[in-house]
Amino acid sequence: MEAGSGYNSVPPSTSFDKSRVLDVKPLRSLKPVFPSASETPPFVCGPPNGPFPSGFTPFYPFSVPKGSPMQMPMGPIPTPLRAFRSTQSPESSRAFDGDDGPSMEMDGSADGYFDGQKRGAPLRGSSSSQRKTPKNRDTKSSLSYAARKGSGTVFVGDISQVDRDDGNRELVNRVLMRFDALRRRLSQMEDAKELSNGIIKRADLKAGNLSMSKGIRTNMRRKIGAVSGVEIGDIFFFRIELCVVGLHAPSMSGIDYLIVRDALDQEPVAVSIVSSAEYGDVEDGDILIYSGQGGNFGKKDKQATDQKLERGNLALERSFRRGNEIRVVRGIKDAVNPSSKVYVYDGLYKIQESWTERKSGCNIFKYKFVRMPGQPVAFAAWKSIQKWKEGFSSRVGLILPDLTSGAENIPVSLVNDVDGEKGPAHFIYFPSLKYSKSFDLTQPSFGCNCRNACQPGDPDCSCIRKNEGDFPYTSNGVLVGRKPLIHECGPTCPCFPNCKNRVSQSGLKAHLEVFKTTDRGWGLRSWDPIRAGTFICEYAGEVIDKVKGKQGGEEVENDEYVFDTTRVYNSFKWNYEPGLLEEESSNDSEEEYKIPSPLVISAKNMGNVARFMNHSCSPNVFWQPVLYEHNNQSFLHIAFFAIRHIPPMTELTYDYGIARSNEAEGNSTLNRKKKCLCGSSNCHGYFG
DNA sequence: GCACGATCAACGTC
DNA sequence: CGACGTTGATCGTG
Repeated sequence: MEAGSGYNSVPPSTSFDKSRVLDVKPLRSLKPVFPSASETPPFVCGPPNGPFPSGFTPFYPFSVPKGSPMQMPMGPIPTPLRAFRSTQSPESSRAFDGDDGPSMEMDGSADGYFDGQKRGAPLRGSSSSQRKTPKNRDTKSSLSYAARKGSGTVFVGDISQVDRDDGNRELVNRVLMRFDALRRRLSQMEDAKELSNGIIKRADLKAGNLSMSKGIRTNMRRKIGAVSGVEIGDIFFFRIELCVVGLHAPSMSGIDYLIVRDALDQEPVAVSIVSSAEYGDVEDGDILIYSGQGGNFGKKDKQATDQKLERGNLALERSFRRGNEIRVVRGIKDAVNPSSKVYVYDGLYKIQESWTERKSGCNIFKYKFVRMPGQPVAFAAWKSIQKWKEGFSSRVGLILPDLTSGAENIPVSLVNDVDGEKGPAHFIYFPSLKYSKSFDLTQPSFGCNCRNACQPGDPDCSCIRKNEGDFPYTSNGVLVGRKPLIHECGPTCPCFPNCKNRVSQSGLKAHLEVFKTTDRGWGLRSWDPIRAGTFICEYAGEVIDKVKGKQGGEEVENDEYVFDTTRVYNSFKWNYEPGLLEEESSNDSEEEYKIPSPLVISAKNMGNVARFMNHSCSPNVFWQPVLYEHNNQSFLHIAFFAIRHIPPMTELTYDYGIARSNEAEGNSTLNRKKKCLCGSSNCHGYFG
């Protein structure tokens, strides 16, 4: 290991005056540099000679030739990949995401397209899973599940049989959240080797098995075409996740099919495929050349044979003849975590050609898949992002390649492709907390004695003991569960800077961009996919002293860039359900989390990317107090983690909460609150 | 109904 | 980092 490799190092102390370096020049000052904006939609203000390399030294693009915006031969307009809503069921519309701002134009055509498909779908599948389905269902009663009454993100109560058969957006998200909470807990137990009866390898399969057997699943009714509640652009990190939401049933096989019975005949028809470029599948935009299954290709001690026209291969052949739609999931190597794979649902395709080729002297089947028109971009957007990163093309509307001026270990782009505004108001980029004077937390500060890296399950590590014996993160740095407080190792711990218990100190993990929204000012989103539980950033800024809060009260109230732990937040459930594992009953209730100590942070004058995150009543990010000591005192930090998997270019949002004074005074101060534009179905209408 | 086998997995380890 | 071995789940088939 490279000790002290910059990547995972502890953030600079406040005494090291990096802030001078980090002083982002007033972004407003960019305004005179550019020609005054016209109303015309996005034009490029990237550098004249293409994009910046990744290690690029930040400067302002003064040399942009006026009046000659570069027109990029770009493919898709970058829109949130989640923006698409399927219309299979009325519940599915925007149940979760309030992050589909600038892509409304997609919805209309897509809706029409799928409505047509729905009506036109001629085939009825049959499978064993349908046998248990009662024929007459009381849809009225069973469609209203407990969660709908409460706040949308709560996942209490079981999933009814009807909901298991056919999903919707909210259900799909709920199933995925419960699955992943379980998987993270199993990973944690495996890391600590604390499970007595056998080791849990493959926590994903174990969690998948539990989910499936306990009925935490949906879309069991298998069908041709779109799956209710799964939207184009949705991402997954395990094959088994495709199973629990009913997108693709086989846990390993790449071809899913069902048997369609006509009057006398029956034949297999393909419903979905999973492609992985490593298997020689040719992937290019809306075309996919897919290889058949079987033949023992790529297997070591097996002789390659001709592929046979049976099972999946036969199903694909029949689907080619029938011309039915097939769901396509693209497996992509994860750039952030190269050992794992990301699966992107890329919508519906049809097979246009089928032929055989010779490989190693044997026949293999090939199928040419063509994407149905009118669907929002998904995989194609990934390819665009890849080109931005590699420097082959420039992000449309790029204003700055790195607005942090190098303060973060990964650049943060500043982008506006909706209007002429050249940047947010002036602020100083500072990646952590700044205390005006020393703050006391009652906890004495002491570190652990671990030498290299703290080991999960080590009873001697005091940092782990402070976390009630559980290592808070899995081995790949994903947060296992919410807690009132998470204790990370600090500067005086002798363990290495890349100790796994320093997740929130190790800087940004994903390439983020600050972008102009259509109606909510500036927002934050990511070029990289983010898996649930991933640390995104902390809330940086100046810590406001509560004592002088009275005099500074007015100031804070008018400060739009303030984070305040004492606000009222919607409770939500994110952790695993202890009942699913045969453990001692846990009294860990996420409902009543107490804030360990009040913390108010203002990012008005200085702050990091977190100050750009907008509010949503159905957020995809939550905050979590984290403690680590510093200069022999314990300091509280606010770390943001992903609630669920977040596809690239989806806006990151969290719950701003409601100020207590507002709450107490009731309606009289409603006008002090801000009208909420999150657009989610359970939007409260206002916040602040 | 039950067991079995084929299958474009995900890890850890070497 | 890539090949290999281990563990492993699902659904259709027999």
